[in-house]
Amino acid sequence: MTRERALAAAVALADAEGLRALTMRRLAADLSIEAMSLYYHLPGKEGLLDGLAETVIAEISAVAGDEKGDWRARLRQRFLRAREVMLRHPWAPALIGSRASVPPSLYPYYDEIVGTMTEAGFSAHLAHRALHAFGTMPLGFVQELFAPVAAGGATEVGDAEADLAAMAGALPHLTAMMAAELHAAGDPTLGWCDSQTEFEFTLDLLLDGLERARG
Amino acid sequence: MTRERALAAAVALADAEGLRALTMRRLAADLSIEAMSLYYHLPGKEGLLDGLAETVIAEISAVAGDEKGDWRARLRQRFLRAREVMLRHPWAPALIGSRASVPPSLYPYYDEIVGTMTEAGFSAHLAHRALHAFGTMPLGFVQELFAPVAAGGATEVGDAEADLAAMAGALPHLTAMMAAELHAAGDPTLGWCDSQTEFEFTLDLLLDGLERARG
DNA sequence: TAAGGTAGCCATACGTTGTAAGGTACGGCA
DNA sequence: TGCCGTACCTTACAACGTATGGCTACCTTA
Repeated sequence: MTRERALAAAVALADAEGLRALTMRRLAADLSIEAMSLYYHLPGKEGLLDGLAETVIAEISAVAGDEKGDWRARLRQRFLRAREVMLRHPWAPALIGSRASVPPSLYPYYDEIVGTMTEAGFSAHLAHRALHAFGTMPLGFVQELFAPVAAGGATEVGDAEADLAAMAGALPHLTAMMAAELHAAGDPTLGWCDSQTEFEFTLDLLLDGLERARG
Repeated sequence: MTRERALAAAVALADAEGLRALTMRRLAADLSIEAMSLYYHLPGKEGLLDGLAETVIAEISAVAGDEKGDWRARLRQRFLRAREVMLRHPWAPALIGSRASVPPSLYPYYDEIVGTMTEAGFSAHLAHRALHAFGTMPLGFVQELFAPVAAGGATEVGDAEADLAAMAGALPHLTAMMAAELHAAGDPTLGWCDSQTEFEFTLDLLLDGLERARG
């Protein structure tokens, strides 16, 4: 039994049954040990979750490739690769969002991103602003407002359609938009609407704006 | 005792001691009743949190003014007003982010936003994309990556400086950026870096990009 | 007026959670 | 041989959300 084995089992459990199912007793059972034995390898539940976040970030770092092109193309490729990791671990956005502070293992990743920008002529000021504007995009996801991944449960699209239909009179603009969009959207990949194309749209919107701000 | 009184007490408790302190027993104690009595006015803890989100959203709706100007100016004013509510309730971003589905009371608010855009000539498609690009900005906050508000505990800026100093060798770009920015930034208002100016920078970046996309 | 129902509140108790405290077996080393 | 640290376990506790059932005070209605 090692910390690594425990974290791997935790990832597998979260992948299979969601963050909610990840309890000390359940994780221990999956490892064929008792709950308290976990405390010889992990400093409690909070430490387990920290380790889990760290593991996902390591996976993001691991998918680095040879990004090519100008700063925009490089960051774009980088973020989209990170996104592939999130698609494998739908619970990760909620986990990362709930950590008390940023995992130190993220620092090198951000350093690389800032480096890409400063080499392209960004001032420290603009690079800082850019990091904030990106939000969680470097980690491969955007905060989902409708049906966030936090719940883990798959809210039915049909339910929402019914709700909206009932409120159609009061919500003319929303329903009109939905009517034009809901069925044409194709398949969402993370949650309702966080489809690949929408992620990329927002990403390009920001990259374009930063390119102009860089001036 | 009413649902409204219970929710008001819950808001006050969360304002004073954070979401973590909001338990059924504690809330009941603040109301000078017993925990089980809450169940005659609220459908359980989850329902309490739903009501809390609903209350905050009502507060956002209540701060509506007479937004003037073109679509950009109107949305800008609207979002900045919503932000004032979030500054009063630092726990609200984490709460809203953790709800299983979008509170129905948000629908009219989004309808108004979509209406503003479609009246300005946005297609349903672009309005949809814009909603996603905004993320949680209509609610007055951006997802904070460094030191998210979720924890409620105030992570010390000093700690981070120490951490960064220790890693300076390995993180040349980040430390250079921090050195140029950390002390010049002024006072952050929500968390570390989510200052008013950074919120507005990202907002304008998106509004500019959408104005161009509308073209 | 008297009977019955109900709304609001409470006491008790159960299952689940994280985890503190202390016990047991074993393997290396003096 | 005696000791001690490592890994695992058993037991137990406090806090959580909440199911269940009982109490009181008021309202309705014949």
